[in-house]
Amino acid sequence: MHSIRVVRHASERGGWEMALAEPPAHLAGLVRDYCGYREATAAPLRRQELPGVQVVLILEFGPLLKHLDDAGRVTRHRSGFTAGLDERWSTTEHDGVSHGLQVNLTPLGARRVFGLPMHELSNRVVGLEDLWGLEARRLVEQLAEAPGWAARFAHVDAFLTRRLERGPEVEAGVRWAVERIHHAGGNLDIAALARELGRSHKHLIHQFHEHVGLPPRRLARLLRFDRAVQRLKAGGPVRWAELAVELGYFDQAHLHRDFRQFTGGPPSALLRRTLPDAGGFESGAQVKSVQEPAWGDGQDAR
DNA sequence: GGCACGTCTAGGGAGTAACT
DNA sequence: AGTTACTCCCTAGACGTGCC
Repeated sequence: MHSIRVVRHASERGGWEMALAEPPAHLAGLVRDYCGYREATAAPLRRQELPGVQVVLILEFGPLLKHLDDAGRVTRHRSGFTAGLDERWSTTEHDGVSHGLQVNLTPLGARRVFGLPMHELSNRVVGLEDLWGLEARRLVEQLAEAPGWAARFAHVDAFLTRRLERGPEVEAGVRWAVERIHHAGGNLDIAALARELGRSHKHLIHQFHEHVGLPPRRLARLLRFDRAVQRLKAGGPVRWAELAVELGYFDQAHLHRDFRQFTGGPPSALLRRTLPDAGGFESGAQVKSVQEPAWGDGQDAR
């Protein structure tokens, strides 16, 4: 049984509910977390999705989200989609109603769940039915019919467990290297890492393409940016120069450069925006921990 | 899989302008 | 004066690729 934290918010512009849960112990390290969501707004809503160090799996049982890439191309994927590690921001949009479940996988977890070389998913969005066919559609139908978030999370647990049993093992050296990069917060010497592992840097890069989707230096950079975003989401006073040093940037100019590349604007612009996240800056949200959310199926938000 | 080498890019650093 | 946003240049290291 998952411990579920439900966050709700309502205003004249609409309302949303998010159900957040950790994965069970046997999926820890492969799945970061689950986030069930339901949103109803008076007008279409567009949202910027920032790059991060997780592989996102979106299971949709409401109207399909539009996904817009940085060239403005629009795609919709029946049953949902997955996005591998991405070094650019993207945009999602719904017409006023959105209902689904997001699974945040670690790159190594995604490698096992999808059974694909991860470079085939990096910097891309791929429809789940293109990857899993009818299996994806059946899962989403099950989720739509389930009586609440707890039941949905249980379905997803079971599905992912089956996929993991069939999926390829991740090479132990790569797992070790990824953990080292995480522990160092992205601040470490990749050549030294390869030496410690007793491999050539060429071999290490090749394995990272296979199991992670990006070379180690890029993963480290993305991880550092991700920490910066988490730091902004946590709130509190921000001094850019101090934050840059805290995160291992040489100075504020380099923090600024990463934000430009990953978000399209300076860090102050991100701070001003409402981040679309439970831990974000949306004011007035109510939080409570429950086994089953009160906003059950078949009932509208309002 | 390892070595060597060329290319590319991020890091390090300096500086300027705008704003408070 | 201090902070933030932004640009530029040089260098070291990361990465890609051909060859063995």
